[in-house]
Amino acid sequence: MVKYESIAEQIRKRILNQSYQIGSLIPDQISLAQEFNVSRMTIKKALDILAMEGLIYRQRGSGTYVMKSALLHSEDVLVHEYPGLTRQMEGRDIQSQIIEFDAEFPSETVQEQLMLTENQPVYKIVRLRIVDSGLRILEHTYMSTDLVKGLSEKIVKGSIYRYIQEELGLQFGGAYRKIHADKPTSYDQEYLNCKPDDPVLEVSQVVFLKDGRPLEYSRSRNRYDARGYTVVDVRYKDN
Amino acid sequence: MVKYESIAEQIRKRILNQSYQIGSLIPDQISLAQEFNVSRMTIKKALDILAMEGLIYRQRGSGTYVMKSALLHSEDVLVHEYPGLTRQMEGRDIQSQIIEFDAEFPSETVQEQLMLTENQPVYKIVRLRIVDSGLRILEHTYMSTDLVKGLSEKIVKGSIYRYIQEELGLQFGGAYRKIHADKPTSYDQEYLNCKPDDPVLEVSQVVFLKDGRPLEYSRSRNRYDARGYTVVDVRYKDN
DNA sequence: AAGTGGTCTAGACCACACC
DNA sequence: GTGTGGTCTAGACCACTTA
Repeated sequence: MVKYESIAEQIRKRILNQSYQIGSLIPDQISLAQEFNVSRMTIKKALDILAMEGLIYRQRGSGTYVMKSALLHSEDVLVHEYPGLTRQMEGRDIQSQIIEFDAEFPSETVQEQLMLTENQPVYKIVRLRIVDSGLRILEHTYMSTDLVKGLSEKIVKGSIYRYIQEELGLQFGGAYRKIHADKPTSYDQEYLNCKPDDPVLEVSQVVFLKDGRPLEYSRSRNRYDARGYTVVDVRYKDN
Repeated sequence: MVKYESIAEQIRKRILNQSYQIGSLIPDQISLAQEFNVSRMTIKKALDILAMEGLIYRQRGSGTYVMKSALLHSEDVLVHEYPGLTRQMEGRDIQSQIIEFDAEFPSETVQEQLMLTENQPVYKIVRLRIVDSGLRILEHTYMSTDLVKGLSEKIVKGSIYRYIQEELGLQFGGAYRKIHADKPTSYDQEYLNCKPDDPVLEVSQVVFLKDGRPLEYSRSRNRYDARGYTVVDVRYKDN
């Protein structure tokens, strides 16, 4: 681990165990540089991380303060989550029931999202994911068969992401997600066990590789009373 | 404007007008440092910005590439939007209809979200916002009367955020938002003009000041077919 | 005026990819 | 081995707050 990460970790601990108290000034960058025996730039990089996490804020000319809300959200989900439910729910028991697994030519929507032409086939995967708590999520996934080679029922039953990362060696670059509410389809009613007038929360996402190629377009449908989506937005710049 | 921002802007332009082509290598940091007559560290800071925006990605030992998806989302909404609809919809005509404007003791939920005790009064504001396009949003807002002094009907009819920033001189630090689907209440049905089985998308948010004090807890309710929420998640680290 | 954080430099060393 | 990006340094100057 690099220095600035390790320093950020140590300072984060001091905030969480309240050695540095809520709302108070923490030592200035020069003192911290002396304490940790590093240059001031390295301290600043460590503080940059904590500022992005919403633990501290800095006022030029004044000093660095612990956010009043530092403890409040400390156990929250991370701002930037990995794609992939298996990873997100690490440590929990996840069952996948395959409802559909096939290859087909992409619809216009899928063509557009994955930057494909009409004759480049995609996998179409519909899975019901059941987390140990009983949470049920219906997932519709589309992936180019060119990019994700050798997908099998066995892999689809487990974690597709693990396969893509570990077997294929592809690296994720990020994702665009769109969240909206929808009426339940008959699929939803059957598998999510919801009534005709129960709303559904749909998170549709396009996941990109590091080089920007779109890898996956998926829609995950959740019971309205089971799952929300949290976004943390910390301003990192003045006004 | 500082150097690294101005350099980031110039390189961004080259990507968007395709002087640096999609998927191709851009000049290495040393060459860029020479071209712009700055140190390499300054170039790196400029590239950090573009990487966060999802325009480029870097491979240690190899070089810096333009993301294949760089042009695709260039006109998308920003990742981090300011809180406040008036600001978000800048340039559009927004009508606010006040449905309720009063002070009261906070409910338990509001106490928790705004870190108040049961006898610290809050404003309760219910507004119907109508954007020129016809989009209707029902907003329930709670703010501490201690923090936001002197709120009046006139201000509430316009932009509360402008008042807070410009008149009270308070600076925003960020927000936590939670998005979920819900069934319409009778309020929703009346003001959003939706049917009893139409889902509603609710974005609830707590807005913080720079020092971490919670300023506002609000729930904005939208017709399910009118509004979604977009999140951009660009990975800035390896793996 | 003194002290703080933000920027920038010139140069060093390292980890890694590619040849 | 060569070249790339990532980290780190020691020091400088600047913008800003506070007194």
